[in-house]
Amino acid sequence: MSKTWKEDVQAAIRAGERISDQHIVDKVRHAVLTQRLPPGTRLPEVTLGEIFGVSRSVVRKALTRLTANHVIDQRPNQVARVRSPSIDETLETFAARRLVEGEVVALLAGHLDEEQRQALEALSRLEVDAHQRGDEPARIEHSLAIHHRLAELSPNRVLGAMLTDLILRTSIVIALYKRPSLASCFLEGDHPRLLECLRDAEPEAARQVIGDHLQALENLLDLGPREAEADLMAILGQSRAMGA
Amino acid sequence: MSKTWKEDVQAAIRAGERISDQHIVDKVRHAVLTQRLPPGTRLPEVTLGEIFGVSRSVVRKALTRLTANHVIDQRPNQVARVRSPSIDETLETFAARRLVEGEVVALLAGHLDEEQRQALEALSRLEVDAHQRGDEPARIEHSLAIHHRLAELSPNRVLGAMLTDLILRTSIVIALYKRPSLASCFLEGDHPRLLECLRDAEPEAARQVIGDHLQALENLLDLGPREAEADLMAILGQSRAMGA
DNA sequence: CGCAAGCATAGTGTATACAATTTCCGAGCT
DNA sequence: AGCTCGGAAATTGTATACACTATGCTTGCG
Repeated sequence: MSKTWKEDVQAAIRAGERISDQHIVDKVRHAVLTQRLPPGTRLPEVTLGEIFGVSRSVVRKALTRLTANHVIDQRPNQVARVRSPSIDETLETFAARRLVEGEVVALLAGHLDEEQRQALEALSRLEVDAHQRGDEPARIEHSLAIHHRLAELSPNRVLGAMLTDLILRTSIVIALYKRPSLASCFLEGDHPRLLECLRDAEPEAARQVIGDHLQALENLLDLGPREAEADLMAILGQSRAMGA
Repeated sequence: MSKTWKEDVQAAIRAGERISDQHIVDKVRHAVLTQRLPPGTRLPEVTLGEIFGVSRSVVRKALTRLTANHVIDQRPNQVARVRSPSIDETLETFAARRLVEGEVVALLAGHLDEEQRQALEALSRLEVDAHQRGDEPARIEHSLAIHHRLAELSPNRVLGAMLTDLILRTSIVIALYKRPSLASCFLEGDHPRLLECLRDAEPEAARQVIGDHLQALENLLDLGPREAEADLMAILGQSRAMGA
């Protein structure tokens, strides 16, 4: 079961695709997003090189960029691993995204042309359709596409780029901490409501809607118990400088 | 005049410092900040390698990271150059920083312990001192240190990291677009006022003060005329695909 | 049976060689 | 003079070799 994504990639190579560090970054990012590369997965340079048919030089560049993108963890002399953000970081990432995405949609309200608005509404309809026919992966894909598009459309491109990053990071932690019980984290009507605010040029309403949307998403996660880790630290960490 | 920073670096190497990509990143970043490496400066890999006494492998990693940090521009098969953000991007960077730094100080208001507060006030006094004795470089250094410290102290470390990035980027464009006429862009009393708000636990006042501070800073820049570039494009660019 | 030391394996860090590409300059033509 | 067409120099892209570090397993001892 763990070999499938490798086969995908190698098929693409056989098909004659140009391979560069950008492709590796994209593939790994997407595989992480879709949970085909779960957090903690080892990413040895030679292995990646064999998979993509390139040498370690190219892989190394890709890994460096993935590290900058907060997708993987790279520590000296150790294998790169898919990042697994802590619960604290998850909360902070969501808070940051609420701030940034709220500002972006506020800036966007009333500043979309007809074509852009209709493209967004089409995506929203695709999302609803996918949900109604129970195709959760497709629904997630379309939902992500909406937010991603908002980031692209941001009049402030600096904020837009930051939002792109935050969308990726929140997606990763959603996949990580999603309650197994919950089949879907589809929040009925949120996206259509947002698009209404954008159409009607109501920046503060748009900010509110996206804020509530993200808060609701966060509330669907299983972020309760800190588990043993923190307790161990509290119990055993009486004197700080004893080990080394 | 262009050799001085190289000598600095080589002296450091002779002194036995460990060189790694992190050191190169730091050195280049600092040199860009202090305008010893003005925007547009070429950064060939072999040259940097000779300067720092390492091979291109290490330099390349550093350059990749600097690209991710928006400090340099790297385009395929071309020499890396110090980035020179456009006026539009400058405006957008400032807007992004107002948003993020405003949130950070709002979160920080009333949540600083005595030690942290006094450290910030000490920095603020150093800034005033430097200004009064006319030492502008030192004043900038201390001012930067205050903002940088705020980013470090941010309870939300995701926002803190984003703020660190934005401080660097705004500093670069300040250096780029500073009106030559203005000797100093010291905004009397802004920092002490901010620290008061933090001490008195007034988040919204703190957000307001930092927002005004950054707006005032932005207003000191020379961002008016778009110069000939845009005009040339408008006048000569009648048909897009003629050159190549 | 548990445990620690040591060796084999796996993996990263760095330097270097060679290929491919761009850039710059000069010669030659109009 | 101006313009274009080489061609050499400079520079990046990629692969590979070797050294160093970490990891894991096995062996030997208590």
